[in-house]
Amino acid sequence: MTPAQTIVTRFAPSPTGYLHIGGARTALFSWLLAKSEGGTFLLRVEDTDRERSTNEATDAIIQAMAWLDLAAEGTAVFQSQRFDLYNSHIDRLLETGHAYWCQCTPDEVEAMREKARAEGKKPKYDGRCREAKLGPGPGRVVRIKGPQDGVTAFQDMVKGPTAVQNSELDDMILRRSDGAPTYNLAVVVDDHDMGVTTVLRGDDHVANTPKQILLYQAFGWDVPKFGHVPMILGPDKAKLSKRHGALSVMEYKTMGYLPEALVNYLARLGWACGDQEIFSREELVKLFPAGNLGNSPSVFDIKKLEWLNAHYIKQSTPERLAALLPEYLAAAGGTTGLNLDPSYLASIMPLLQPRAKTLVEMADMARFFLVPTDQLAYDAKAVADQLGPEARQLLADLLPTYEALSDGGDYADHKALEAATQAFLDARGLKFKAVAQPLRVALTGKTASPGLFETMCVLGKTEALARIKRALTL
RNA sequence: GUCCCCAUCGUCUAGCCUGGUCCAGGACGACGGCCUUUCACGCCGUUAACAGGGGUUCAAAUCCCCUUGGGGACGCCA
Repeated sequence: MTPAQTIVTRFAPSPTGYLHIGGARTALFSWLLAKSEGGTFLLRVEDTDRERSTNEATDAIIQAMAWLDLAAEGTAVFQSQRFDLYNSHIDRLLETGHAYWCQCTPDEVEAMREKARAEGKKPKYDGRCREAKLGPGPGRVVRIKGPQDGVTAFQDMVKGPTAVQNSELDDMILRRSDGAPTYNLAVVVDDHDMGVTTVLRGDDHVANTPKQILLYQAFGWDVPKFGHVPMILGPDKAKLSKRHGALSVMEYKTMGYLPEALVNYLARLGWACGDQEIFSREELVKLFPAGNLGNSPSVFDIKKLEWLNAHYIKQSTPERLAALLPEYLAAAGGTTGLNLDPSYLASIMPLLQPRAKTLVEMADMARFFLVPTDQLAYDAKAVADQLGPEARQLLADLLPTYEALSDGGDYADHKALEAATQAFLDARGLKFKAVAQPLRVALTGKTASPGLFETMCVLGKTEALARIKRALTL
């Protein structure tokens, strides 16, 4: 049997800003589509608009895709370097009569649109130069000579059968008056040239698809499969915007989200596979074709992302989290004086993993572990509430018990610490509640913390005792 | 203005194609409870939806039409 053509997908951002959440999702879906069928995923940078494109944006997009682990095959294609290719194809269209020169000025075309609008018709170029048989000249553009009747139809992978009356389309410009090719032309030439078999892109491109199909037909090329994924909305159901705080993928990194959490969240936004919520990358690749791509816009819900992030934090190894944390400590309060020894940090992580929803929170919770005792910040209210005369006396009485325990032995086992404490309390007929909060404040400076004895273990004998003693002096 | 698309709990969605098994399932959130040395985790439970109106049919969340609401596109931007 003849092997089916292997799938080739691509992500084609324009470098006019960072990679936003919607773009990331289309990139992910395209990547998944390719990988799930053993195909190839390509990256193309659509920088034909030299005014708005920047190298910084290109780098930022590539960096964000790397963070999400969406690797593209080979090196990226840059449209700005392929103008000769596009122009030779435009010439070919001119020769075959599928395109023509037009001398109408932007103002004239705008007037045509106004007129059409006033008549309640679709605003479009009226085609007055179609048969003028003009040649090149200053200020002239090249337009496609599109069909004026009939329909252009295609099977959209997510929306189903889609068709547009050709009369709705106007003769779009292929080459600008400055000689530069336009978007739709470049896209078609590139997708064909790169061997793209499947185009998955944002909803905002549906209207371009028939125009591009017309170009494929004019060139006599095979038309790829198209799919248009719905947009992502903000909490107010309006288009996601800056007001919602979070559109750049890398901002999510800054906010302390793990890439696999974002990927999992994005995958489930507009796609579902039964009732499953948690997907490893491997499962995503395997299950993507089996799931449903939704066809209605979805609202970005940060709460659910948080939940997934908490899940993946719990799944992570302490070592990985320990390696990630210094960056967040530095961003919030700095790292001077902190003990950032990797294995020490790693020993803290298991206490924080069940508690933190983001790495930012985690850094905040980790701080008291890392600061030297004499710099530990005690919460004033906590001290006032929990370290009264009685409590201090109790801690002072408890001190010898903890001093008697061996560092590295008993202090490596929180159960031993707990047992010793319980024995001390039993001898005095006290409840555990009597010491819990005072001890916690003494050790951590706060009223909320991980388990007391686990905390003491991580701190170690020297540090733990020093903190209790310091608390007695406050 | 013109064309196109969409519509299930607050949110993400399953179900819709191939009507009955759905007084609509899961998840996040919210609320309540349990656990408990604090904070979390975890566990248990509650809340809450087929946009509205007409059809078709013995039977409609599922099929058709209209209305309403939302979105997108109409560039010498991408």
